[in-house]
Amino acid sequence: MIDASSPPPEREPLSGRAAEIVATARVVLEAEGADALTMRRLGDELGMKAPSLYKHFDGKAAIELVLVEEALLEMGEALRSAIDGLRTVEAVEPLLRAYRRTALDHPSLYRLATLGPLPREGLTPGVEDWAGEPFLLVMGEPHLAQAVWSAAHGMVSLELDGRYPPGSDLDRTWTAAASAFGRNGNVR
Amino acid sequence: MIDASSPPPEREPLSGRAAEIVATARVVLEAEGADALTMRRLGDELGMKAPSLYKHFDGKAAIELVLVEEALLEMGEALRSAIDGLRTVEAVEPLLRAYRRTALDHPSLYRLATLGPLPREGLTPGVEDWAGEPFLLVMGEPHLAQAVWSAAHGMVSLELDGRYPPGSDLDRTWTAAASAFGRNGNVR
DNA sequence: ATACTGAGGCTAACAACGTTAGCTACCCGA
DNA sequence: TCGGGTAGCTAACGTTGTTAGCCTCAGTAT
Repeated sequence: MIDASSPPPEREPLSGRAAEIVATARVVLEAEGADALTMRRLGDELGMKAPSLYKHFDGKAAIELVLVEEALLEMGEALRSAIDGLRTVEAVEPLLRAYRRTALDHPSLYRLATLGPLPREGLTPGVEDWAGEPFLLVMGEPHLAQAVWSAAHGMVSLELDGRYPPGSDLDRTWTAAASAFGRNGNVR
Repeated sequence: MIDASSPPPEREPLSGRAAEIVATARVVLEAEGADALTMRRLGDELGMKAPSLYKHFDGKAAIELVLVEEALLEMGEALRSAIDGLRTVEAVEPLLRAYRRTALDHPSLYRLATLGPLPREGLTPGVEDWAGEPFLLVMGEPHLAQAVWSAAHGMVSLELDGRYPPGSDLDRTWTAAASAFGRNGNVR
């Protein structure tokens, strides 16, 4: 029985205007994609000019960093609720299913959070590990957990980019991955 | 016994100056990364001004497209030579090993070729399939092949972005993936 | 009351990016 | 000799993130 109830690390809360900025950034990002998320556009949306944003954040990267944290926390949350209480053997498929659904639900946010290097120095300590822990809980062994995580990330990335040959049945691809890893999880 | 000897699709050759441009683009890309590959920089390197590049290519994307084709062909080549003559069961690990080595050998080129949507309309017909075919040859079934390819792509992407926790033993991660998929390859 | 100080907005501007328009020199075939 | 294409150039446009410097207003200390 998997106990996935460990609480997420606490982020220090943002003051009012900063929180508005991040919320707006997320809306723009999700609604119109990464290209639409510019400082000027963000300013427009908030009724201010782009340079004023720098009174609240050091730059665009700092705003995006908060969104990355949100994405990591929500992913961790989703994965946990998908596997909590299950036996490890039967948890692989729900884990992968939840990963895919969460990513496809917020595609641009997922890309933002997973593309390019993670700015670990700015991140709230522990969020990265906390978000990835479900893979370890299910697979029982770090390298296998990383392999499964990588496969999930690879499949999502390729799907989001429309990289699979047109007409591919992705459900079956995910099933193939799940059953390949499923047989090997938690071997002692 | 895998017969991986099918010939690559032929690209129509580039005229002299165009070939120089692409070659230079590749050098700059690999030596200094994607950010360094700008039209002005490319012009400098070739002793001309950025707008003159438009006499040879429609734009930056057109130059990159040729590089993408090169990357796909070289990947297909590497994968083929890694698995040719092997029995399918024992080919999974060499396949993955070759994938990783090729990608890490030309990291920026790999990223260029795999990031974002594939501009299929501009691509020489057949290169995409040809590059991916080794996965099908080894795994025997399309969805399993796609799963393995996805896992390889995911692991490479995360490695290139420094996304694995510091100190991770990636060799073991790849081995874990190989053995998970190895047991299931070519089941009828 | 007066002065100071910080927060939070503004405009103007910079450098770099991809790209376009328009001009010019050259070579080659009719 | 006369076009016409090829391949270069400069100037410029519209974006992008970002910085510098100014202004206004609230709150507080003197």
